[in-house]
Parts: sequence; C-alpha cells; structure tokens
Amino acid sequence: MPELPEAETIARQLAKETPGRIVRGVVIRSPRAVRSHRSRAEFARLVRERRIAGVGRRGKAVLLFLNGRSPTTVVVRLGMSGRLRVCPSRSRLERHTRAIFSLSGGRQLRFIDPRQFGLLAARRGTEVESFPEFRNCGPEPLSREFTPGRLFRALARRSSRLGVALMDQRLVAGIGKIYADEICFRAGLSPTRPSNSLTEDDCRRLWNAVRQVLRSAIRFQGTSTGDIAYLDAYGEQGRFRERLMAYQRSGRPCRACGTAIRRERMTGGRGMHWCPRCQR
DNA sequence: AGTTGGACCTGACTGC
DNA sequence: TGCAGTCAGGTCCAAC
Repeated sequence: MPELPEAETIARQLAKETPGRIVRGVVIRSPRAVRSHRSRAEFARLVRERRIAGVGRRGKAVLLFLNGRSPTTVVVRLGMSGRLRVCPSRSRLERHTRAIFSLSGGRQLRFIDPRQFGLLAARRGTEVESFPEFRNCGPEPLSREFTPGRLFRALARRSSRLGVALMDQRLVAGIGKIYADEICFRAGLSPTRPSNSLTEDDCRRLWNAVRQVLRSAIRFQGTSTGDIAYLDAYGEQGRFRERLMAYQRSGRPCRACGTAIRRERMTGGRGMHWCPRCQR
C-alpha cells in the first residue's frame, strides 16, 4: 500500500525522469480517476502543453508542478493500489492503466490503479496547503513541525487506540497500516493502547520510531507485499518487506523475542499486528 | 468534536 | 469447476 515511503520513492524517481518534459497529451481511460473534476476534458485542459518544472510529495500524495501561463499542480493520490510509471511510449499498456500522460522525448507517465481508490487532481497554483486534498493533512513526520511535544498533546486528546490514531492523517501525514504496525513495534508500544494513556516518555520513543521507520523504509525504497504489491516508477519492488517486524507476520515468531505475533481487528475493520511481549 | 462503521473497488483466496 | 463470501485498505461520510 503506498504510504509516505512509497510516495517519496516515486517522487524522487520522477524528479530524475520528468522535469523539463512537456505534457503533450493526456488520455484519461477511467473517468473515476479524475472524479474531483467536472469532466475528463477539464482535467486535460489544465494539464496539457505545460512543462513539468518539478516533483514533490505531501503525505502519501505525489505532486507534479507544471509551468505555464498559470502554474498548476497535479496531485496524485495513489490510494491503496495506485502506481505511477515512466516508460517508453511504445511499451505495452498494463492492465488497469487509468491515465496516460504523453511527454516530450518519447516517454509516457502512466497511472495504473486496480482498486481505483487513487485520484488525479489538477489545481491552480502551487500553494499545496490550500488544496482541498490537504485540508485535513497534519505535519510532515520528517519536518521540524513534527515534534515529540506536539505528538504528545495530540494523543492526549484522543481515546482511540494508538494504531488507529497513527493512521489519522490529521495527527501526522503519510502513515498507513504497514508503518503504523512497524512504528509501534519499534517504539515498544502496543497499538491497542488508548492514545491518551501514553506518557511523555512513551511519546518521545514513538516520535523517534516514526522517524526511524520512515527513514529506513525510504532508504529501502518502500514495502512491496500482498496481492497488489507496490511497484516504483521503474516497476521495481521495494525492499523494506524483508525488514518488517510486525506487519503481516501474525502467528510467526517475533524477530526479537520469538513470541508469536498477534493480530486483532481494530475499529475500521483493519487488523493490527504486534508482539505481545515486546510491545506494552 | 471525537469516534466508529460502512461504502467504495477489484483480484485473490476460502469454503461448500 | 463454480459460485458466493471474505479480505485487503485509503479516504470519505453518516451516525452516534
């Protein structure tokens, strides 16, 4: 599932491949991919014949900055199964290709998304924080804005379980199921703990774990797992999967102490994985 | 306002 | 083999 490390990996790859190229044409093969626009034509009009000036990321979203008379930003939300791929124009179209950007230089940027939870949105300007997609977006976990104190105060206000709170994008941006499990493991905290039961000391460990886990996952270019495994802009798998300590390891021995990893469904129907011995 | 559960979507898997 | 049911999960929305 694309979370912050996967989006960051794709954004860095696109930053090498796309700047300077001009979007010559846009084909939206699934209208649902641009459902926040009135029509496919409206989206295409905002994007066509503009030069890609840069690439960024906010939370789990990849951002394409386009130059032109009025600068435009394309927000790419990958959802649960979305991928962005750069390839030669003549290469075979993959199944579930939802949108194709034809770029100058004989390349295409393709948006592939089996589950169709992903979304492309073209927004005027580059003031990302003002876009509706980011209205409820909390601080970037690897920025200075995100501090142990801020994390403590936010968790102290909540009664929901820690594993659920970490995935709330208003608390901190970019964390989903995989990294919520891994962060809790690294912090030695059970994801079933009520958020407001954490001490300041717990929160400092949690804050460290957030940053260590995300940095490490970025270094290994994300996690590929499950029936619709994440692939990067070159179609390669992420290598963080081999380093997972909790996620999707239920019943298997904890890599630290050998105790069987537990799994339990939480509110929202999502299962959380944790070691009952290492995590309290 | 915070919290929860359902809906969206489709491929893989399970059970009868 | 076939078909219904379940699961996965990011995000939004309605209901408490």
